Amino acid sequence: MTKQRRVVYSVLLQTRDHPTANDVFRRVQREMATISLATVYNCLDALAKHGLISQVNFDREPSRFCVNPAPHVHFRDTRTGVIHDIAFKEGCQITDLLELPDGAEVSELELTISGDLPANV
Amino acid sequence: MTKQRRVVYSVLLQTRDHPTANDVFRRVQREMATISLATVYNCLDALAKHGLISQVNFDREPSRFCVNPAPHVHFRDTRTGVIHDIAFKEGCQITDLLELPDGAEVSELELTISGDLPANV
DNA sequence: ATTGCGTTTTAGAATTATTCTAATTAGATC
DNA sequence: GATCTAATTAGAATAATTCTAAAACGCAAT
Repeated sequence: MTKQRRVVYSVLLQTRDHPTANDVFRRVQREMATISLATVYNCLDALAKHGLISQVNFDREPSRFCVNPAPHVHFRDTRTGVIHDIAFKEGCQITDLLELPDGAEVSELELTISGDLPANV
Repeated sequence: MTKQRRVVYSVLLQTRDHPTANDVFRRVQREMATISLATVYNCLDALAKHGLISQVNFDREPSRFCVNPAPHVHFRDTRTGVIHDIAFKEGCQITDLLELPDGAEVSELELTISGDLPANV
Protein backbone atom coordinates (compact mmCIF):
# COMPACT_ATOMS: atom_id res chain seq x y z
CA MET A 1 0.00 0.00 0.00
CA THR A 2 1.75 3.12 -1.20
CA LYS A 3 0.58 6.67 -0.55
CA GLN A 4 -0.87 6.86 -4.05
CA ARG A 5 -2.78 3.63 -3.73
CA ARG A 6 -4.19 4.73 -0.41
CA VAL A 7 -5.46 7.98 -1.91
CA VAL A 8 -6.93 6.23 -4.95
CA TYR A 9 -8.66 3.76 -2.68
CA SER A 10 -10.01 6.44 -0.36
CA VAL A 11 -11.34 8.45 -3.30
CA LEU A 12 -13.20 5.37 -4.46
CA LEU A 13 -14.62 4.84 -1.00
CA GLN A 14 -15.76 8.46 -0.74
CA THR A 15 -17.98 8.48 -3.80
CA ARG A 16 -19.25 5.12 -4.87
CA ASP A 17 -20.53 6.16 -8.26
CA HIS A 18 -18.47 3.81 -10.43
CA PRO A 19 -16.08 6.42 -11.79
CA THR A 20 -13.84 5.94 -14.80
CA ALA A 21 -10.05 5.99 -14.45
CA ASN A 22 -10.14 9.60 -15.56
CA ASP A 23 -12.76 10.54 -13.00
CA VAL A 24 -10.60 8.95 -10.35
CA PHE A 25 -7.57 10.80 -11.67
CA ARG A 26 -9.32 14.17 -11.43
CA ARG A 27 -10.52 13.47 -7.91
CA VAL A 28 -7.18 12.23 -6.69
CA GLN A 29 -5.43 15.26 -8.15
CA ARG A 30 -7.33 17.46 -5.73
CA GLU A 31 -5.60 15.70 -2.84
CA MET A 32 -2.30 14.90 -4.48
CA ALA A 33 -1.57 17.33 -7.25
CA THR A 34 1.50 15.56 -8.55
CA ILE A 35 -0.04 12.17 -9.26
CA SER A 36 0.01 10.99 -12.85
CA LEU A 37 -2.68 9.25 -14.82
CA ALA A 38 -0.41 6.25 -15.36
CA THR A 39 -0.13 5.88 -11.62
CA VAL A 40 -3.89 5.95 -11.25
CA TYR A 41 -4.08 3.13 -13.78
CA ASN A 42 -1.36 1.25 -11.92
CA CYS A 43 -3.08 1.73 -8.60
CA LEU A 44 -6.48 0.68 -9.89
CA ASP A 45 -4.82 -2.34 -11.38
CA ALA A 46 -3.05 -3.20 -8.15
CA LEU A 47 -6.19 -2.72 -6.07
CA ALA A 48 -8.16 -4.89 -8.45
CA LYS A 49 -5.53 -7.59 -8.43
CA HIS A 50 -5.81 -7.76 -4.65
CA GLY A 51 -9.58 -7.94 -4.80
CA LEU A 52 -10.26 -4.60 -3.11
CA ILE A 53 -12.01 -3.17 -6.13
CA SER A 54 -13.40 -4.50 -9.36
CA GLN A 55 -13.48 -3.28 -12.90
CA VAL A 56 -16.86 -2.74 -14.50
CA ASN A 57 -17.24 -2.87 -18.24
CA PHE A 58 -20.33 -1.82 -20.11
CA ASP A 59 -19.91 -2.65 -23.76
CA ARG A 60 -16.95 -0.67 -25.03
CA GLU A 61 -17.28 2.29 -22.75
CA PRO A 62 -14.31 3.29 -20.61
CA SER A 63 -13.89 0.93 -17.67
CA ARG A 64 -15.40 1.97 -14.39
CA PHE A 65 -14.31 0.97 -10.94
CA CYS A 66 -16.35 -0.39 -8.08
CA VAL A 67 -15.33 -0.56 -4.46
CA ASN A 68 -18.07 -2.92 -3.31
CA PRO A 69 -16.28 -6.10 -2.17
CA ALA A 70 -19.39 -8.29 -2.04
CA PRO A 71 -20.29 -10.37 -5.08
CA HIS A 72 -22.81 -8.43 -7.11
CA VAL A 73 -23.76 -7.41 -10.62
CA HIS A 74 -24.28 -4.04 -12.30
CA PHE A 75 -27.47 -2.48 -13.54
CA ARG A 76 -27.29 0.66 -15.63
CA ASP A 77 -30.44 2.74 -15.57
CA THR A 78 -30.75 3.81 -19.19
CA ARG A 79 -32.64 6.97 -18.28
CA THR A 80 -30.23 8.41 -15.73
CA GLY A 81 -27.05 6.56 -16.64
CA VAL A 82 -26.58 5.63 -13.01
CA ILE A 83 -25.04 2.24 -12.34
CA HIS A 84 -26.52 0.32 -9.44
CA ASP A 85 -24.99 -2.57 -7.56
CA ILE A 86 -27.38 -5.51 -7.46
CA ALA A 87 -26.87 -8.30 -4.97
CA PHE A 88 -27.64 -11.95 -5.49
CA LYS A 89 -30.54 -13.44 -3.57
CA GLU A 90 -29.57 -15.63 -0.63
CA GLY A 91 -27.94 -18.89 -1.50
CA CYS A 92 -28.20 -18.46 -5.24
CA GLN A 93 -25.52 -19.59 -7.59
CA ILE A 94 -25.92 -18.07 -11.02
CA THR A 95 -23.97 -20.90 -12.55
CA ASP A 96 -26.68 -23.30 -11.39
CA LEU A 97 -28.87 -21.85 -14.11
CA LEU A 98 -26.43 -22.54 -16.88
CA GLU A 99 -25.75 -25.63 -18.93
CA LEU A 100 -22.09 -25.58 -17.98
CA PRO A 101 -20.04 -28.60 -19.05
CA ASP A 102 -19.21 -30.96 -16.19
CA GLY A 103 -16.08 -29.95 -14.36
CA ALA A 104 -16.07 -26.36 -15.56
CA GLU A 105 -14.43 -24.17 -12.96
CA VAL A 106 -15.47 -20.54 -12.87
CA SER A 107 -12.72 -18.11 -11.97
CA GLU A 108 -14.35 -14.84 -13.05
CA LEU A 109 -17.88 -13.80 -13.78
CA GLU A 110 -19.19 -10.45 -14.94
CA LEU A 111 -22.85 -9.66 -15.39
CA THR A 112 -24.05 -6.30 -16.63
CA ILE A 113 -27.63 -5.32 -17.20
CA SER A 114 -29.15 -2.29 -18.85
CA GLY A 115 -32.73 -1.26 -18.41
CA ASP A 116 -35.27 1.10 -16.97
CA LEU A 117 -35.93 1.73 -13.34
CA PRO A 118 -39.24 3.18 -12.17
CA ALA A 119 -38.87 6.92 -11.59
CA ASN A 120 -39.49 6.73 -7.84
CA VAL A 121 -36.57 4.48 -7.04
CA MET B 1 -29.46 -6.18 -46.60
CA THR B 2 -26.71 -4.95 -48.85
CA LYS B 3 -24.18 -7.14 -50.59
CA GLN B 4 -21.59 -6.31 -47.95
CA ARG B 5 -23.86 -7.11 -45.05
CA ARG B 6 -24.79 -10.41 -46.63
CA VAL B 7 -21.13 -11.40 -46.96
CA VAL B 8 -20.32 -10.31 -43.42
CA TYR B 9 -23.24 -12.32 -42.14
CA SER B 10 -22.35 -15.41 -44.14
CA VAL B 11 -18.76 -15.25 -42.93
CA LEU B 12 -20.01 -15.21 -39.36
CA LEU B 13 -22.26 -18.18 -40.06
CA GLN B 14 -19.42 -20.15 -41.63
CA THR B 15 -17.08 -20.09 -38.65
CA ARG B 16 -18.73 -19.56 -35.32
CA ASP B 17 -15.61 -18.87 -33.35
CA HIS B 18 -16.49 -15.39 -32.06
CA PRO B 19 -14.14 -13.45 -34.31
CA THR B 20 -13.11 -9.85 -33.76
CA ALA B 21 -14.04 -7.15 -36.26
CA ASN B 22 -10.59 -7.52 -37.73
CA ASP B 23 -10.92 -11.28 -38.07
CA VAL B 24 -14.19 -10.72 -39.88
CA PHE B 25 -12.56 -8.12 -42.08
CA ARG B 26 -9.80 -10.50 -43.15
CA ARG B 27 -12.25 -13.28 -43.88
CA VAL B 28 -14.60 -11.08 -45.85
CA GLN B 29 -11.74 -9.70 -47.90
CA ARG B 30 -11.18 -13.15 -49.35
CA GLU B 31 -14.63 -13.04 -50.92
CA MET B 32 -14.89 -9.33 -51.57
CA ALA B 33 -11.47 -7.81 -51.91
CA THR B 34 -12.63 -4.20 -52.06
CA ILE B 35 -14.46 -4.08 -48.75
CA SER B 36 -13.18 -1.65 -46.16
CA LEU B 37 -12.77 -2.13 -42.44
CA ALA B 38 -15.17 0.74 -41.75
CA THR B 39 -17.81 -1.11 -43.73
CA VAL B 40 -17.26 -4.24 -41.70
CA TYR B 41 -17.82 -2.19 -38.56
CA ASN B 42 -20.93 -0.66 -40.14
CA CYS B 43 -22.26 -4.04 -41.15
CA LEU B 44 -21.62 -5.64 -37.77
CA ASP B 45 -23.36 -2.70 -36.22
CA ALA B 46 -26.34 -2.97 -38.53
CA LEU B 47 -26.62 -6.74 -38.02
CA ALA B 48 -26.43 -6.30 -34.26
CA LYS B 49 -29.04 -3.56 -34.31
CA HIS B 50 -31.41 -5.93 -36.05
CA GLY B 51 -30.72 -8.72 -33.59
CA LEU B 52 -29.06 -11.10 -36.03
CA ILE B 53 -25.78 -11.06 -34.18
CA SER B 54 -24.53 -9.92 -30.83
CA GLN B 55 -21.41 -8.26 -29.59
CA VAL B 56 -19.35 -10.08 -26.99
CA ASN B 57 -17.09 -8.14 -24.67
CA PHE B 58 -14.51 -9.69 -22.41
CA ASP B 59 -13.02 -7.00 -20.23
CA ARG B 60 -11.35 -4.51 -22.51
CA GLU B 61 -10.37 -6.87 -25.26
CA PRO B 62 -11.50 -6.13 -28.80
CA SER B 63 -15.19 -6.91 -29.24
CA ARG B 64 -16.10 -10.24 -30.70
CA PHE B 65 -19.19 -11.15 -32.63
CA CYS B 66 -21.56 -14.03 -32.14
CA VAL B 67 -24.12 -15.30 -34.58
CA ASN B 68 -26.04 -17.48 -32.15
CA PRO B 69 -29.53 -15.97 -31.96
CA ALA B 70 -30.64 -17.88 -28.86
CA PRO B 71 -30.21 -16.28 -25.46
CA HIS B 72 -26.96 -17.50 -23.99
CA VAL B 73 -23.83 -16.45 -22.13
CA HIS B 74 -20.14 -16.75 -22.91
CA PHE B 75 -17.52 -18.86 -21.22
CA ARG B 76 -13.89 -18.32 -22.05
CA ASP B 77 -11.67 -21.28 -21.40
CA THR B 78 -8.59 -19.68 -19.92
CA ARG B 79 -6.32 -22.46 -21.10
CA THR B 80 -7.28 -22.52 -24.76
CA GLY B 81 -8.80 -19.06 -25.13
CA VAL B 82 -11.81 -20.60 -26.82
CA ILE B 83 -15.14 -18.92 -26.12
CA HIS B 84 -18.06 -21.26 -25.64
CA ASP B 85 -21.75 -20.44 -25.88
CA ILE B 86 -23.55 -21.58 -22.75
CA ALA B 87 -27.31 -21.94 -22.75
CA PHE B 88 -29.63 -21.28 -19.84
CA LYS B 89 -31.30 -24.24 -18.22
CA GLU B 90 -34.99 -24.68 -19.10
CA GLY B 91 -37.30 -22.07 -17.68
CA CYS B 92 -34.62 -20.19 -15.81
CA GLN B 93 -34.62 -16.46 -15.50
CA ILE B 94 -31.30 -15.10 -14.32
CA THR B 95 -32.98 -11.98 -13.03
CA ASP B 96 -34.95 -14.15 -10.58
CA LEU B 97 -31.71 -14.63 -8.67
CA LEU B 98 -31.08 -10.92 -8.26
CA GLU B 99 -32.36 -8.39 -5.76
CA LEU B 100 -33.65 -6.16 -8.53
CA PRO B 101 -35.75 -3.19 -7.42
CA ASP B 102 -39.47 -3.62 -8.07
CA GLY B 103 -40.44 -2.56 -11.54
CA ALA B 104 -36.97 -2.76 -13.02
CA GLU B 105 -37.20 -3.60 -16.71
CA VAL B 106 -34.26 -5.39 -18.25
CA SER B 107 -33.50 -4.44 -21.82
CA GLU B 108 -30.01 -5.89 -22.18
CA LEU B 109 -28.02 -8.44 -20.26
CA GLU B 110 -24.49 -9.63 -20.82
CA LEU B 111 -22.86 -12.38 -18.82
CA THR B 112 -19.28 -13.44 -19.41
CA ILE B 113 -17.43 -16.09 -17.50
CA SER B 114 -13.80 -17.08 -17.48
CA GLY B 115 -12.53 -20.33 -16.14
CA ASP B 116 -11.07 -23.73 -16.75
CA LEU B 117 -12.65 -26.54 -18.65
CA PRO B 118 -11.53 -30.13 -18.12
CA ALA B 119 -9.08 -31.13 -20.83
CA ASN B 120 -11.32 -33.78 -22.36
CA VAL B 121 -14.18 -31.44 -23.32
C1' DA C 1 -33.34 4.82 -70.00
C1' DT C 2 -32.66 8.87 -67.03
C1' DT C 3 -33.01 11.71 -63.09
C1' DG C 4 -33.13 12.49 -58.28
C1' DC C 5 -32.62 11.12 -53.56
C1' DG C 6 -31.63 8.75 -49.45
C1' DT C 7 -28.55 5.33 -47.92
C1' DT C 8 -24.21 2.82 -47.93
C1' DT C 9 -19.55 2.28 -48.84
C1' DT C 10 -14.93 3.77 -49.01
C1' DA C 11 -10.29 5.55 -47.59
C1' DG C 12 -8.13 7.78 -44.56
C1' DA C 13 -7.79 10.76 -40.74
C1' DA C 14 -9.05 11.45 -35.97
C1' DT C 15 -10.18 10.00 -31.42
C1' DT C 16 -9.26 8.15 -27.05
C1' DA C 17 -8.76 4.76 -23.48
C1' DT C 18 -5.11 2.28 -22.25
C1' DT C 19 -0.35 0.53 -22.20
C1' DC C 20 4.47 1.01 -22.61
C1' DT C 21 9.15 3.02 -21.85
C1' DA C 22 12.82 4.92 -19.63
C1' DA C 23 14.23 7.74 -16.05
C1' DT C 24 13.47 9.16 -11.40
C1' DT C 25 11.95 8.55 -6.76
C1' DA C 26 10.64 6.28 -2.55
C1' DG C 27 10.86 2.77 0.95
C1' DA C 28 12.70 -1.03 3.14
C1' DT C 29 16.69 -3.64 4.63
C1' DC C 30 21.30 -4.42 5.67
C1' DG D 1 24.14 5.97 5.22
C1' DA D 2 24.43 2.52 1.10
C1' DT D 3 21.95 -0.61 -1.60
C1' DC D 4 18.20 -2.86 -3.82
C1' DT D 5 13.64 -3.49 -5.39
C1' DA D 6 9.33 -1.80 -6.56
C1' DA D 7 6.46 2.26 -7.60
C1' DT D 8 5.83 6.61 -9.77
C1' DT D 9 6.20 9.92 -13.36
C1' DA D 10 5.85 12.17 -18.01
C1' DG D 11 5.30 11.48 -22.24
C1' DA D 12 5.22 8.73 -26.26
C1' DA D 13 3.10 4.75 -28.43
C1' DT D 14 -0.60 1.60 -29.42
C1' DA D 15 -4.74 0.00 -31.31
C1' DA D 16 -9.68 -0.50 -31.48
C1' DT D 17 -13.11 2.18 -32.93
C1' DT D 18 -15.44 6.23 -34.80
C1' DC D 19 -15.76 10.05 -37.76
C1' DT D 20 -15.64 12.66 -42.17
C1' DA D 21 -16.30 13.79 -46.73
C1' DA D 22 -16.60 12.11 -51.17
C1' DA D 23 -18.00 8.63 -54.30
C1' DA D 24 -21.03 4.82 -55.49
C1' DC D 25 -25.24 2.43 -55.12
C1' DG D 26 -30.17 1.17 -55.41
C1' DC D 27 -34.53 2.30 -56.11
C1' DA D 28 -38.72 5.01 -57.38
C1' DA D 29 -40.82 8.03 -60.33
C1' DT D 30 -40.80 10.21 -64.39
